[in-house]
Amino acid sequence: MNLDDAAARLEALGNPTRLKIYRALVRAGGDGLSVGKLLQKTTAAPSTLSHHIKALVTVGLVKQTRESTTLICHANYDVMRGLVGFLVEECCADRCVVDLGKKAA
Amino acid sequence: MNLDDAAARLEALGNPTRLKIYRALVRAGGDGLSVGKLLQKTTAAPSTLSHHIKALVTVGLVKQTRESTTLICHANYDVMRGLVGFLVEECCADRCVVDLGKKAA
DNA sequence: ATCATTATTCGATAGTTCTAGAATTATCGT
DNA sequence: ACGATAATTCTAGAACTATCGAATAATGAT
Repeated sequence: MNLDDAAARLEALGNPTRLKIYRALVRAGGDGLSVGKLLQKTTAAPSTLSHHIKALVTVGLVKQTRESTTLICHANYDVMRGLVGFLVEECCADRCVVDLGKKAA
Repeated sequence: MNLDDAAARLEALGNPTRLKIYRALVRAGGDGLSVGKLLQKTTAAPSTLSHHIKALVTVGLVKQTRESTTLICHANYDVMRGLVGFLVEECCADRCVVDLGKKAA
């Protein structure tokens, strides 16, 4: 992943509403969540939510599949893995090997 | 790290200029880089650079130490480690264990 | 065909961010 | 004290982002 793509993805996640959306999709697991279900989880207007989802889809962090009238959103783990990989490899200098068993600052 | 702090830090890194600044500081290692040295590495005006550095300092990703008239900037690895930890723990659902030996998407 | 449901797009507004020049502050050396 | 160097703050304009209501599109059910 190049720096500009990484920055675009970090920017997409760098908004509390969108970060919550993304986290909800991760927590939903493989089934994902429809836009309607996501709407129930926020206080945002439909148009606002759509706007934020689009931002996540544009940078590849979220994929969508249609199920007749409802759109299902899925977290794209490959892209997230790539992003975390970028941060660890380019921005940690071997000082950020994350110990999953320990809470960090 | 809570979600709002994580979002603020992701937003800080979500700008190509700031991401380059941060990466330069990581690559500089323990000695860090002065604001003047950072200025040489960008095409931005001094006031613009200062603005971006301040954004990184505000969210804790960068620390500064004064050396008489020059300010030395250092990457704050603890915060980056915390941020990567947040992404892995909250936004990966155990699907993003990064293999450092393999390049990701 | 018509209606209901699901979601997006459009249009407008308020607020924020990026950028840079000019002025300012702070520290040092002489 | 003065001048030089290092960096920030101030000010302002242009561009972008977030938000929402209203209108639109797309699909499915009756």
